[in-house]
Amino acid sequence: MEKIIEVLKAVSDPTRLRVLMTMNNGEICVCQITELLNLAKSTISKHMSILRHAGLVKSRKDGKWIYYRHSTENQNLISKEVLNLLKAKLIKDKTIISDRKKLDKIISINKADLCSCKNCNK
Amino acid sequence: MEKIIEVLKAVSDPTRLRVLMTMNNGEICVCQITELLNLAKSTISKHMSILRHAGLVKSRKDGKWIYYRHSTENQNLISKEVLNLLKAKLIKDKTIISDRKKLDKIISINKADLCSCKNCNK
DNA sequence: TTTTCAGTTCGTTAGTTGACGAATTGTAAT
DNA sequence: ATTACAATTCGTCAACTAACGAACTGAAAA
Repeated sequence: MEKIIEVLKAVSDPTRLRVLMTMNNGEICVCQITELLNLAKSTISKHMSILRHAGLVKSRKDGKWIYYRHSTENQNLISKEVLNLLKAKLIKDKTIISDRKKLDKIISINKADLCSCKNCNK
Repeated sequence: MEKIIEVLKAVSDPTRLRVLMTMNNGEICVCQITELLNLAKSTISKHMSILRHAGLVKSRKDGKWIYYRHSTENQNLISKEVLNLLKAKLIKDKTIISDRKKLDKIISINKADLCSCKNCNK
């Protein structure tokens, strides 16, 4: 029960849903998520911590950057099923579609340029 | 997005999950839920309102009593899928199993006796 | 028609949550 | 070594939420 509640609470926040949907095509860097959502780095970091603790995402460190992806561990069947349901339901969502477009642009920018940009210094 | 968030918020509370699981075998009276969960009538009523507004349950009035059941309207596909997922995940849950046992006893009591009992006067 | 009683609504209170900036950590470049 | 910088942790504050009792609503029984 507690585990289910933790997963459900984790996904019942619009910002965290948007964060989760950024990983539909694979892993993504925190700085790219921050750039997309226009929130303080500390705020994003807290959201990532909640998602990670709920078993919905996994992180990987690469130098200064940290990459997140959907957790695909089979021990965590609830998370996987919830992620699949959300993906199916949000694929046509206005905000998610708009996020995807903006994200494609962000990804096409060289990461060094992106993460040294003014928008990231907050 | 808003609708999905509303449904997810509605189900990310342990009391509401327990309430939803009381309806797995069909409709149930508010006084029976109150008896099961040992919470104030106003508290249960608020939870029912949240579940109803999220499209997860429907109510039916019969004299002094109000019966609730899972909403099965096909317009509300999200709710149905979430309900199915929760049912599957909670079927083995300790609290839910214990609730079911207690509920079976409560249901076997004549409703007039149940709803006039001391436990319900709160 | 008066009383009884299941259920809802309202106002209050304690605890939780999401946002922020400041300080800290750890890795890479100078 | 020192600097630069992506990301996390920490403390604070405003907004939200779950619980309660009291007051209200409406249908059935007396």
